[in-house]
Amino acid sequence: MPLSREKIAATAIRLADAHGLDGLSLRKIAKELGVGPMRLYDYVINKSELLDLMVDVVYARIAEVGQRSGWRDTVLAIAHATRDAALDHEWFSDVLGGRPHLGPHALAVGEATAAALSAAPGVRDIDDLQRVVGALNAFVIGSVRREVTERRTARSTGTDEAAFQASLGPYLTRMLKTGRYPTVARLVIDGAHLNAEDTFNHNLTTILDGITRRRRT
Amino acid sequence: MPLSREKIAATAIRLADAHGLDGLSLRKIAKELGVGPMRLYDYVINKSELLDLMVDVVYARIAEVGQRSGWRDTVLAIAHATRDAALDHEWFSDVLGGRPHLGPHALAVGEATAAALSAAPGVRDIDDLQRVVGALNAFVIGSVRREVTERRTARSTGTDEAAFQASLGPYLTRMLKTGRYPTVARLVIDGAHLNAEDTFNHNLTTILDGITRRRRT
DNA sequence: GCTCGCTACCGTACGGTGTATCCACCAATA
DNA sequence: TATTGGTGGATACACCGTACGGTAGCGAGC
Repeated sequence: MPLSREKIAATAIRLADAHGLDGLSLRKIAKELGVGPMRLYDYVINKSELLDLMVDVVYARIAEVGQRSGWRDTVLAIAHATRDAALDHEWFSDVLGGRPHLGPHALAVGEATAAALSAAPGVRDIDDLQRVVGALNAFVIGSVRREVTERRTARSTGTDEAAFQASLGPYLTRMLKTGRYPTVARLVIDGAHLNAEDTFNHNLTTILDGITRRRRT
Repeated sequence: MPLSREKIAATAIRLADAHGLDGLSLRKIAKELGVGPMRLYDYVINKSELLDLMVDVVYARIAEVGQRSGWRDTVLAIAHATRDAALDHEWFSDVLGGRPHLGPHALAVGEATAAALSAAPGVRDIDDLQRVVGALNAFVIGSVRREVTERRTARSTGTDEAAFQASLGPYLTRMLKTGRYPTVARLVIDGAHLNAEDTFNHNLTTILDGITRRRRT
């Protein structure tokens, strides 16, 4: 069975899922495929292009959610699919917003979102649409990045209270005990129990309401 | 004049400003300081710690905006300062949201934002506060990343229409000409004239309105 | 005063990366 | 049969972060 861009991208994704983007190297991918490192350059021009390939594979999965009945349901579905994809492939959040996503599936997702939002109330001309798309994307990108980062640090420090206090504690608790960051302290101590998906959904709804509300003319 | 963490961080920032985060290496920093590469490890444990150091220097500049008269002005000032900082130090946007920002100045900025937002209407308990802080940060992170990415691709492709069509054109225009992405095509063709700062401010205001609006109880 | 041990600096070296280049082999054609 | 073209592989280069061993200076004890 010969090599192909698809197969290369698939194993690259598998490796990135397992060991992160830093742990991903062309040599490891090649070894996994039982092939010399240079063979990959017959199918891919760059490591960067390989990354673009991987990204677009993920976008393909996001695009699968397709179109819902109303503009709002469509936007919600895409946003949640993006979040789900990023939780399945944490490296995806590392490149979210960091490079232009121009693959065919990425464009399809962009088209679906923009088309849905152009039907929203309060979006009258293309300038409105550009702003609304920008705001929504910004929120989704930032949310997903934050969540993945939190999940990573939680995993590295251990999830239970004691381990957390032990790892970040020596520094962070000392900082918080200075009394200079009372609000942050309260957030860290009292605010860890919120469900991540609910929070995402809540904020998404709020922002969607905000940006599609008809404004004073 | 001996070495110091501050001096190392300062030259690292200068180099990162000039050549990006990928072009930043401990060896280059050391050479710039007229010193062997290993000398840096007397002041810094890791490259990662050095990055944290650089990040916190930028946060120090953001923290300088201090407190404004009202909660809203404070939040707006911090958000704009963050954007300004990221535009001055584009690498900053690469790490925004990608790692926990726990330096003293980062915490100070977080404290100022959280304290301000806790005084906003519609923020009743700490759960509200957590959600609101999360939403705002997500938007700022995502916006800034998007803007920096756009600026980079604009710089690399050249800003004028012809160069753009020539570099991204062969691929992107072909994609858009397929007619499968009509809304995206309209956005790309007609929507390039919006001022970035105005857009940021507009969306920021909208979102701030949305998340601090008193909701049905 | 002399030696000894310790500390602070330094260069070298290792394992890894992305990628350019060259080479050996093998099939098909003149 | 001789040649050529292409294909897969190995080697090589420049660079990276960082572990490690050595060395020179210097203060303390006999």
